[in-house]
Amino acid sequence: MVEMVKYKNELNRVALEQFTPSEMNLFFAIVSRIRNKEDCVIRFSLKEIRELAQYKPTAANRLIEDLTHTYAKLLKLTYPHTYTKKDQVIIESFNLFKNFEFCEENEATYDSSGEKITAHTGTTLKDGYVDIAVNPHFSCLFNNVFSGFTQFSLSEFISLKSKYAKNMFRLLKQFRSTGYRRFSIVEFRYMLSIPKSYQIGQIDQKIIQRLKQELSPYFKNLTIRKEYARTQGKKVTGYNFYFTPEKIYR
DNA sequence: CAGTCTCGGGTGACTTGTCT
DNA sequence: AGACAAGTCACCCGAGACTG
Repeated sequence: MVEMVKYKNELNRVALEQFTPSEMNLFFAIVSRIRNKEDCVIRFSLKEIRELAQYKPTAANRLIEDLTHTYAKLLKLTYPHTYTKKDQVIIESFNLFKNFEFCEENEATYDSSGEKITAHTGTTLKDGYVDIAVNPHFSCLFNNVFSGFTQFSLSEFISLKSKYAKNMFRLLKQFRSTGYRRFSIVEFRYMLSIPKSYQIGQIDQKIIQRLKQELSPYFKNLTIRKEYARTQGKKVTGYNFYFTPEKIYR
């Protein structure tokens, strides 16, 4: 079964700043299971999260550390309300999860169904679970989503290596039926959390090239064009993304 | 002319998956 | 459980080309 991630487009206005690629995997693995849960508290076993996020490191406590970091970073996220005419971003806090309780079952080697949990090396992994409580204020992002949503395959998302590719993947998936998305340079920098020190040269070399390379398999005929101001020095004002729209079957 | 992009290179730090 | 190598990323530099 193909695990899908589906949520209201509004979530794409949140820039996952400071997230490492594997933290993004964990985040969207969790998001993929929040959908249409009436109950606001969802329990994940560590085993389930490992599988969903295709989490490979076996070193002790790494998953726990990464989950902790993911949650800490989630708490710092902000929600950009609007882009004004001057392209400034107005933000409010975004407390998607009001609670994130981690419970480690010390030497447990069995999960709830009685199955023994082992790594492929044969060593025993610590088990436990995480209780995640979705803030009711934001649960509408995942529940009863029938229109204005973004949907993509979790495993495709996980297969992407670069954090920029991951971010752009979800942003472009929102426009998979139209095949066009424009970013002003301000929005582009904000949404991809591009370091302020990056000049256009670095953006092209380290980010745009990477995006083309990693995203082309998932967006047919992906083309990225720069947009220039008609001023002295032809400043870059934005990036335009084009690709062949996907056919959406219902 | 000034301002900015283009293209190339270099360094060191952190992350990640694997190996012992 | 701890160490390691490759991959990824931030930051820095400079010469040359282009535009209004």
